[in-house]
Amino acid sequence: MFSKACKYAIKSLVYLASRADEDRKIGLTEIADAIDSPMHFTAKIMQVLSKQGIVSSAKGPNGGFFIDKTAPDIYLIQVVSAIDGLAHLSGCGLGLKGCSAEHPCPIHDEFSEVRDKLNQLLRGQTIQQLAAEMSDGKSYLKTVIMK
Amino acid sequence: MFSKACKYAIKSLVYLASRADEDRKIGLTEIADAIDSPMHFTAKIMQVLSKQGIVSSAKGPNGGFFIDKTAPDIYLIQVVSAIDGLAHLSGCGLGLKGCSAEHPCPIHDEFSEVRDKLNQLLRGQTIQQLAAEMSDGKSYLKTVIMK
DNA sequence: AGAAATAAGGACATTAATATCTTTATATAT
DNA sequence: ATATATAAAGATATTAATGTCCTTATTTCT
Ligand code: FES
Ligand code: FES
Repeated sequence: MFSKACKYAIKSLVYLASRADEDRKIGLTEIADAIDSPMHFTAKIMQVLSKQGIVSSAKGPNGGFFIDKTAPDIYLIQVVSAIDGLAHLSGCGLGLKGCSAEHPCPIHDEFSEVRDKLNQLLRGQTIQQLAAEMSDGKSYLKTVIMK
Repeated sequence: MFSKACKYAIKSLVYLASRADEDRKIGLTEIADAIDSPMHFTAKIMQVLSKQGIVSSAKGPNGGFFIDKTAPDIYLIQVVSAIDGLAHLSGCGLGLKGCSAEHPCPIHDEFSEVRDKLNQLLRGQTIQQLAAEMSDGKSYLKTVIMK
């Protein structure tokens, strides 16, 4: 449904948001560890989010990534849009050039419903909401593995 | 949502089913033309469907692909399962090792709904149903392009 | 029997996604 | 100032998806 890059992006942001009250910047090592992702690949993704203004960053000692508290909450759709683009969210499920009720593919009606529900999710939920639930121990960013 | 291979698979089968009453075998050239797909790539996909017993084939002149009329109708889930596998249809939206309400990721609740709706689509619709609507001119397998 | 048509199979090519590594720029702390 | 920590940037590697091409096996037709 989402690319790995996009999943890492969402999880990174939720982690950052869950630590927003600590007033510190969070480095790549910590992020990659917290969400169980390859660090250097995650770095690339954070670069994109940073360029898009979705996340803030600072170099140097005690540097790292953080979410601007004065900025409005981040909707999932913004993240998906930045990393995967929006094609998935309006395009035809069977790959026709366009998706429309006037020239529908065989699965158009039912597929539209699936897609709409996905859009609803992405446009309704914010990183901050998800982070709050996470902090409350209601959800998790990685699978616990016993070593 | 689906790989290109899977989209080609579904469209090929819908096309075949829509011609099932003609009692003839349909060659790769015709299929690729009908669904606007790369012929050789489509060939590979048909091979898989054939091995899985989802479609029948015959070599030689007047050979081609066809759907066994005595066999039960083909549900979309069978096709997706054969080409893309089932991971998408039960796995976690954010890539956690497992998806469960006991150890949910931040988007588990809403994502499950999307995934359920997708499963509902795939387990409820058959190639034959889709083909019938297609034959009735209610849906299309490719975008009409003026040349 | 021989020619032709077709799917099956295998080899290869291209592209995109994922991942790693190295260098550079910048800020901080000493 | 110097050393250090960190993100940014760039280069490269690996893998998976997509796509093309060539050869082989099988069937049909003449
Ligand atoms: S035309 Fe295919 S999903 Fe709308
Ligand atoms: S745990 Fe992520 S979707 Fe269920």
